[in-house]
Amino acid sequence: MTFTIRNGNKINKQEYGDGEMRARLERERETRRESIIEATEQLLNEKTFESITMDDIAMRSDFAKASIYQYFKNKEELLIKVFSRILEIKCRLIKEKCLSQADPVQAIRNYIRLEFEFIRRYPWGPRVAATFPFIDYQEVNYLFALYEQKKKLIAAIIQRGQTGGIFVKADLDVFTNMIISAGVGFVNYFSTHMSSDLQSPEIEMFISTIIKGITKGEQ
Amino acid sequence: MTFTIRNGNKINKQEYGDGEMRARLERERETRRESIIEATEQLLNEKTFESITMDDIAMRSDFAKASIYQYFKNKEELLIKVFSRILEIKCRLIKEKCLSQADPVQAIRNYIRLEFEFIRRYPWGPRVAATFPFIDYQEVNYLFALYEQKKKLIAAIIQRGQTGGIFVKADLDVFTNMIISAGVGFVNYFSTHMSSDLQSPEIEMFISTIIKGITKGEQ
Amino acid sequence: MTFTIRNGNKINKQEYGDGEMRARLERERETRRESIIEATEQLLNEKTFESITMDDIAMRSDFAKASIYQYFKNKEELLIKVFSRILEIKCRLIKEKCLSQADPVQAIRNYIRLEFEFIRRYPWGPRVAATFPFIDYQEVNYLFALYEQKKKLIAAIIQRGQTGGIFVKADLDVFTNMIISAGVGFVNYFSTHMSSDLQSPEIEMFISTIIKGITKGEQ
Amino acid sequence: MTFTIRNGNKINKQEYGDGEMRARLERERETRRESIIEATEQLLNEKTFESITMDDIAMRSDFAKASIYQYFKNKEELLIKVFSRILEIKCRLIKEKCLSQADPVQAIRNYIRLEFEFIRRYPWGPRVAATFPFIDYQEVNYLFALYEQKKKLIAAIIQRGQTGGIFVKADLDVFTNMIISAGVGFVNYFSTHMSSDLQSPEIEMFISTIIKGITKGEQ
DNA sequence: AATGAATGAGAGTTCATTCAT
DNA sequence: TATGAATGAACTCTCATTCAT
Repeated sequence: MTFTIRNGNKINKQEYGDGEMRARLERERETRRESIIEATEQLLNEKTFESITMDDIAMRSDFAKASIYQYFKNKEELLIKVFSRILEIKCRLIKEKCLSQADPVQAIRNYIRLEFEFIRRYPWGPRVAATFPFIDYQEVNYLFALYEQKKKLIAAIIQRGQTGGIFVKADLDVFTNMIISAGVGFVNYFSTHMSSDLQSPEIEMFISTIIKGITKGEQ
Repeated sequence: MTFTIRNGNKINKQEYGDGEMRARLERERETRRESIIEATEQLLNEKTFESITMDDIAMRSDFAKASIYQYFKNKEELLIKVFSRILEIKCRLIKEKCLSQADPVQAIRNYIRLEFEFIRRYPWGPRVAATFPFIDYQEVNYLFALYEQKKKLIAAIIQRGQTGGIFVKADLDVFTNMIISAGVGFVNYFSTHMSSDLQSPEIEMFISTIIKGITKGEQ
Repeated sequence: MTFTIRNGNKINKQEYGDGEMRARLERERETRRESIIEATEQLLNEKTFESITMDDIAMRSDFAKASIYQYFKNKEELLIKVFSRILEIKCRLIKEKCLSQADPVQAIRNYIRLEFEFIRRYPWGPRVAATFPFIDYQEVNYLFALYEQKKKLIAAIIQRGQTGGIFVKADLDVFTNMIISAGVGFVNYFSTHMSSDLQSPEIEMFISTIIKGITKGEQ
Repeated sequence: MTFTIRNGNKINKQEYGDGEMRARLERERETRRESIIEATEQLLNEKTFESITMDDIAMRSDFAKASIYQYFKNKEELLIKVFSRILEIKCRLIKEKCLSQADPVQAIRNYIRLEFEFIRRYPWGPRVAATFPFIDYQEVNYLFALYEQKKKLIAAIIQRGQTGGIFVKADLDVFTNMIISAGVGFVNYFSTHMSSDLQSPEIEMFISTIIKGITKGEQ
């Protein structure tokens, strides 16, 4: 199974039947926000968030430095936006590719694979998340909400597996935390320290091990 | 099982028969180096290495800023020293606490627990590792050697388990990579995003899941 | 004979038919560059370039220290700009005031006087030239070219004097080097160690001595 | 004529018949002062005085940095000592090599040659003199006295030449200032900007020009 | 006397942010 | 809205000098 991660938000060009000035301006504004975010994402592939300067972002996004502040309150808010956009996409894809799966085993498989897709698309994710100054900004609440949403989606999958007698019995919350931590943790570490190749045999071995570990009886 | 991580390098007291000035000065100097390293470790609990200033370190270690430069060439050299000291300790402890175990299952359990002990002692480890400028410094070669050493130790444990018919068959290298990534990854992620409590039930569930996944037949 | 040294580069006012924003900004920018250069020149009257700090320059030019870096890459680049501007002016004036003279004796007189004018206007010239880190910057090539140009101008004067049977016979290159070294050297030393008064009798005595020394027969 | 500039002050080793502790200690102290001065002179061949650090001097002279302050009040005092030692030697040599000459023309020749010898031995002289902070230190008075002494020596030579009807008539002070400025100035400039080769034909041409310029009638 | 250690003061430079147009 | 310009605050690192032994 291979996903292609598409940007679900970006509005590039779209015809609108009705000439509503206000809406068009709004849309253009959003487009410019997006291009700044994209520039930032590019730069995050190259260096630390802390070491990226507003000049870098301005240069890459073809805006004047001062203009960036018309779209984002400050550097940190920009980072949060970058991050939450990715989480939104991730949540949507979990719904589409995993929750829709009738078979809980397959759903879990897909979920772990999905995390891999993301790490390939945004390899700087763990690095940036690791150093993110999560506490200081209120927009972060939205980010936390997205984390919770994701957790609920995984929990739903697991519950279905337990109800169906396929997964082992365990406190649902504990089970969910464990699966997410194991999945995301493995993916982060493996791709950072060993290989980001989606075909690496370690990945399949990890998935099998986890599946075997959480299913009742033999697979 | 609980480990207590001791500093394996620090020279606190040493007997010396004769008042050899030179040697005493040398030791005092080392003590001061240590206290700077310790101040840095403390600060790493609180913020990014990049965001820690030499003023911070000076303040915390009760030296004047300029004095730090008598002990470390620059900020990066200081970080490398901090980091490699920890890796040395980790390697030593793996040998002592895991490799010495006759039972492979227990050895693997101990290893994952050990990673937890470290994350509690040095919670900033993953964060710092994630942003470390690994390429630019030659001392880094030593770190890589330590990583390899660690891998060999884990491989030895796994091989014993396979030879003894306890662990599933799989390419040794793949198996080792998988175990390390799963273990370290889970530990990093769980303690960063969820809880660093050693008693969290998720930890036991993770360990059990992995053990069940890699052992033949029923547990 | 008295010269008034005018700044040949500075753009103070310029007519421009149409309100071209871009051009105006460009000009304003240049004006600000000039005022930083001028502040630096002032300070060079008071102390070594090495001992002048960016804070000094900022203070004197009424900019914030950080602003200076919008106009010059660093302290050295600023010095080079200061320096090459002066050399350009000097070359231009030699052409105007000396080469244009029909009488070689008068031309040489004027040249030595000209060096005096410069030393009065930029007394720090020799001092700065003496400590300038000439090797490290590529713009320095331009300076060397100017030095060569000046030498050619003086050589032309001397050759005319030799052809006309007025100056003694001697290798043209040797003669030129001697005249420049004697002239500039005397001027530098005398004004630094004794007096920078243009009316000092030593100056006339020096000029007479040199003229007598290089002319055939009696003057 | 070629001089060899010898260090006239340095006491290296000397046997003393009588065991006067005090005097020996004094001598040893002086020896150490000398070796610091010598280290500084070496370094001045390599870089600006301002850019030479006390660490450099300590390293080169094989003292601990703090020890230097036992011999010199501060960096500037050290420089003044370096300088005045050279001037002392110069004054002595003028006496020996020039003032002793019966022929005033030959004496002037020797003097200019002597300046060349010095510039070869201490090429950094003009550079350092150019940037020296002459005003702030009282030891500088001694330096000025030496300058005056030198001037008197040259004046004596010139006066003899005038009395003997060999040199042109002119105010003695003006004449002396002119000769010193022309001589030292030429030497400084020529050796800095063109060549420090003692055999360069420009040197002989300069000397001849000056001699011709200041002598009555034909040479 | 000699020196290892310590340091206040300051250097040049950078950068997120704001101002003025 | 867009942006060139301006800047305060902070950074790492250096150095002449002093202290304590």
